[in-house]
Amino acid sequence: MKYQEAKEKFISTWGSLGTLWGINKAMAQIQALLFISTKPLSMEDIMDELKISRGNTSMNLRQLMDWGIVTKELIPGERKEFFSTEKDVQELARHIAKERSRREIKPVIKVLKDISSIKDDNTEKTKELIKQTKALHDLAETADLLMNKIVNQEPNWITKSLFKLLK
Amino acid sequence: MKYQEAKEKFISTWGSLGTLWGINKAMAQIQALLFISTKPLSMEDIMDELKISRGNTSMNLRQLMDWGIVTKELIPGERKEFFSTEKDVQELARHIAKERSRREIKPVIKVLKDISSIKDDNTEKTKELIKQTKALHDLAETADLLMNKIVNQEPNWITKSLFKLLK
DNA sequence: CTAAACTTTCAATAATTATTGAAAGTTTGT
DNA sequence: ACAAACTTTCAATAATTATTGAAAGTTTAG
Repeated sequence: MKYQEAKEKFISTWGSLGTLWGINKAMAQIQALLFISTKPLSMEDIMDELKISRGNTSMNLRQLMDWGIVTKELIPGERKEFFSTEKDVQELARHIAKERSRREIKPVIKVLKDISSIKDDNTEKTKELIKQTKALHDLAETADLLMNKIVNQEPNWITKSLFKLLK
Repeated sequence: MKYQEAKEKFISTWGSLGTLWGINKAMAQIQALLFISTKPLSMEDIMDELKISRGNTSMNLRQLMDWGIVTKELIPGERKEFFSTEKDVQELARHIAKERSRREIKPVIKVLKDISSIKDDNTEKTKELIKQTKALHDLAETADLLMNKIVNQEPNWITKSLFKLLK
């Protein structure tokens, strides 16, 4: 496997993985491209490499910036904007984990809490609904806490966590 | 909030969360419905509750069975088939985590390994590709191991893990 | 201030993914 | 063996989601 082939494989694999986990393909691929680039890239660069439109590139770069994993680099003497992604894989994972927790998990935990707090009218089905949503709520809360804990012990959080669990 | 409203909210929230994480809405909703049901449900029951077609129900039930979180219950004296889901929230999470690891994470780890093993031709870009995909590979491998570790210390794995990390 | 260089927005369109429904397939009771 | 009861399959269709591209917007150099 030569460089170009390997690069294309990486970008497309990353795109597919993204799709599988609910992340838009272009967004994942832009991030992948920046991740292996040796220098910040302009919108033109990204459009050319990935063969996607200007609009698509612009919108997805914005989303990546909203997620906090891509930043605009202003290069002296250059009119256009350049972009780069967090290069440290652990920082990257931290950002993503924290954002998904904040945007997606926390709100669901809130809903589960509300649902599991409905008045118990002593019918079997109400009891079951309360019991099961409460169990889900508790699990989600613990898992979320656990994840944030793992992700917050920098640096090398992940290896540290693994060792702790192996003890 | 009354029972019916709470139930509908639960099912729709679960469906949306599924969508966000790359799981088809009907599949998530069927699982949600079974999860709070006091007894196994037939295909008719599910179709009526969720207002989805027979074909859709059949296909998604099959997928849920492939994932190992829904089982067919043969009720004596009944011709039709009934379905129920794993009711223990922790078992449920274990199944899902293990399946996603097996189907989605492990294959990507393999690809990352291949890519990071290309011959180093000493150009800067090749060095960067190798370095970054190797870092991603190592992270993914450790994270996957960590997750399987957490999920394998039953029962009450999740609380146990949390305590270990808090120490 | 103006025009060139660049970015963003968004309605239109394309691509993908989910859903339907009816025909084909299967199982079971008699 | 037959037919009723039930499930699966899959081509057609609908719904959703992603992408384009051109017009509008913004910034900067002169």
